[in-house]
Amino acid sequence: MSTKRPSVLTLEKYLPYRLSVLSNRVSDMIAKAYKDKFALSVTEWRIMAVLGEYPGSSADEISRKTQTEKSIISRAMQRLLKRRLVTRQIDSEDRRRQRLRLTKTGQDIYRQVVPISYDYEERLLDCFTERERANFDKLIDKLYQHADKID
Amino acid sequence: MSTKRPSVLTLEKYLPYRLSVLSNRVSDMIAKAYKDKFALSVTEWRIMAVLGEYPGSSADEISRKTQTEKSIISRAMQRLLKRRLVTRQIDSEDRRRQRLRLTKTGQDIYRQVVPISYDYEERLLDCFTERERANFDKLIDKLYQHADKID
DNA sequence: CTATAATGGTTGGCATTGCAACTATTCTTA
DNA sequence: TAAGAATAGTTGCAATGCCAACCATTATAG
Repeated sequence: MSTKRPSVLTLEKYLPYRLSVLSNRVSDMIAKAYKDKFALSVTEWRIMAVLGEYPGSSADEISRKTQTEKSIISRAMQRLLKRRLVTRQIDSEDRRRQRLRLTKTGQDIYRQVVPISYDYEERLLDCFTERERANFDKLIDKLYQHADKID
Repeated sequence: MSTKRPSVLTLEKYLPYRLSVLSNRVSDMIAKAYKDKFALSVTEWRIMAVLGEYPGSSADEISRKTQTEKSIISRAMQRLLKRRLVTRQIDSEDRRRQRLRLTKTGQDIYRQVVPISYDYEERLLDCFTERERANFDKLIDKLYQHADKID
């Protein structure tokens, strides 16, 4: 096993860098679509996505599910509450916790955004064959798991 | 070709989301290493990486190579100049442009950071076989190219 | 040539982020 | 059951990012 270690680092060939640029590109593209049509930030949309799947989640659960700082969730949530896309109700079992739900309007928007999101994913992945797609998925997952364990 | 379109979106299965979380995880991990040892931000390090490979680049070239807003480059550059990791000299051919170079100290740090960066890349990728690694590389590139063309 | 456009780079303002401190409530345990 | 730890959520502050406006210089076109 030859351990070649160049003394120069070329960003374009450096995986973490490429991952970052790719991810930003993709996020920006999709974020723009949400923003233009529904005035939703990525965080706001992610919150709605969690609530669409798990109504009654707490902010903390959303924070963990979206891997997002709880302060960021808190502020994004305030915007969603102000726009009445989400309601909150204090959990009677544990009065620290709030149970959050999409309102009727929130659900309407949710139902509109979901197919748009899938469209983007589809358009993004249509450069892959089915095989490549499955492969990519698997590799991303593997890396995803692994990256957690490094520290 | 069955076009199944679920009416619910699960973030953990949504590729743009997973890409984003993975990328953040990786970036944060590496950023922390630069920051702790050399007090360099990601942007600052990227600038140095470009200058290590292409001494005499202009801020604009760096901006394009790193895919980073020029205002961000400008401010990060100011920090590097203040710390004397980089020098600038006005291009005599075109007096709008500045030719930027790593100083001796800048080169020292550069030479220390490069192997650390490769270590992280290595550690990240050691969950892959050689085959998977090459494959992942290819797929990322393909997607990278493709994502550009969508808009 | 001169007026206008384009380019390289900086700056100001505003929103977003990340961290830590803080409040309120619940859990633990002695 | 009282004291301290843990947890849910909010807020303040400093740092960062993003956009647009701006200055200086160079290129272009009439």
